[in-house]
Amino acid sequence: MTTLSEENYLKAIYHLGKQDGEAVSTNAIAEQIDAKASSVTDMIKKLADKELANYIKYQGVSLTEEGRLTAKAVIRKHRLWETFLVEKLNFSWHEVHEIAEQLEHIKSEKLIDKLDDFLGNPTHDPHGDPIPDKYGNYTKIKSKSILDIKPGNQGILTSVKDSSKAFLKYLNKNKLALGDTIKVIDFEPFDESFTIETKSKTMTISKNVAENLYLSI
Amino acid sequence: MTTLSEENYLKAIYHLGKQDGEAVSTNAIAEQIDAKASSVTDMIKKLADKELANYIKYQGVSLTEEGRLTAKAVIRKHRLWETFLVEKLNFSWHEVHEIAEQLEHIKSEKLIDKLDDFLGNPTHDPHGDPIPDKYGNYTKIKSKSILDIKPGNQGILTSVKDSSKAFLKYLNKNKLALGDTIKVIDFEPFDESFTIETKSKTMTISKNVAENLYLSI
DNA sequence: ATATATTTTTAGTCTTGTCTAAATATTAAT
DNA sequence: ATTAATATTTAGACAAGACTAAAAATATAT
Ligand SMILES: [Mn+2]
Ligand SMILES: [Mn+2]
Ligand SMILES: [Mn+2]
Ligand SMILES: [Mn+2]
Repeated sequence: MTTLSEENYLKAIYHLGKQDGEAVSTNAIAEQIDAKASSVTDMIKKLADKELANYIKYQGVSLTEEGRLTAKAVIRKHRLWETFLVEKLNFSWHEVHEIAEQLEHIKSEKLIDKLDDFLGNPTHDPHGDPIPDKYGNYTKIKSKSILDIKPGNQGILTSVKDSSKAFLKYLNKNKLALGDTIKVIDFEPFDESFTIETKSKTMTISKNVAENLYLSI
Repeated sequence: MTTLSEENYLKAIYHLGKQDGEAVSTNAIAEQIDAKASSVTDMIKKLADKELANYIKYQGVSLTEEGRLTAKAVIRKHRLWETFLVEKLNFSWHEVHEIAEQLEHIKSEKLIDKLDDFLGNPTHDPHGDPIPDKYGNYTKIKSKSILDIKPGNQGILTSVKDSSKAFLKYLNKNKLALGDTIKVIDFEPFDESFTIETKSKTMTISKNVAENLYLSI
């Protein structure tokens, strides 16, 4: 059985290792978790002892198959709860992450499977991120950042890379939501900004915004 | 902010003190929480430091107004989550307590208020226990144990005193559920058993069962 | 009233998860 | 190839929450 803290580390390593087994540095984890590097070293050792992680001193850490499965189980819970909060309790997408950070650690297989059914077995959470099924499998919608889309092309906003409260509130303010059709009108090389067009209006977005919006073509 | 452990102690003291401010013994709490008396003494001191409890050495502990409010907030969460699990996720009433023991510690006022609305502001949980509102107020349905009901009288099963899994499963097996009309047919002084009649059948129940079934007349 | 039993508290230890400061390895720069 | 900078690990400490064993207080029984 994993502790809350262990689960948070597994999640961090999973995300930083880009889902496959890439080795992750102590400092990267420390920043993600908001802890000191020394604390990370301690925890990595514990995870390695439990055979959830592969660890060689000074060479970073990666997840074992079991570690990866556990990480995905936590992510599944996180995203199902976020979906519940938005779909059933009418939270806005920028409010749910912190609450899901708590709910993701509730231990009950049956609960999460029943929740999954109750929600209609959703495949993606309110931020467009894929929800692993109970075996850890998921398929990510093929999409690319506006940064990589040439003017003249359009697509549907399917996910946001940055799910921070600040960014989501920016999108709310500017009436941009998942599912919207967005057409890339122009690219300005000077500041790398983009002009985009939605059903309701035309607007300019910074590079910073553009790189966090993912469209499926 | 209270910790998970503090919340469990507050709840225990609240229940043992019979809701009003009655002083509770160290040993009673130890048994309820399943911890050693020495651990209880330690925690009581912490609660007293935080002004959640009144504590005089060797004379037991009682809750302050703030402690009582916090306890009721946790109980509110517990019972709302239990209601959610039964009403929305189709759990049986004997499965929900353990999961609610975890969920009751999730911290978000907004979450619990939205959950309350989503459930239609229920006044009682799946075991017939009252759900405090957000100010800690609740009204208990007036009811009495079958032990105190004379043969010939009947009432509606509104709550169970013992919410243990074993007892609830016994009731399931014998097709007794909240809302059922139960008539007391006979009392046998020898073993203090009762014969009761429901819509579907007549059966005999032990004293132990009778004292845990509460009917509203 | 005194002795005995029970309850409660204290003292000291342990585990988990964190931290700071110091030591060691690795990487980058001259 | 050294030296300097950066990253990582170790050593030692601390807080929370639990435990065991022993001491002290209270309650019970003669
Ligand atoms: Mn978390
Ligand atoms: Mn999400
Ligand atoms: Mn609890
Ligand atoms: Mn209940």
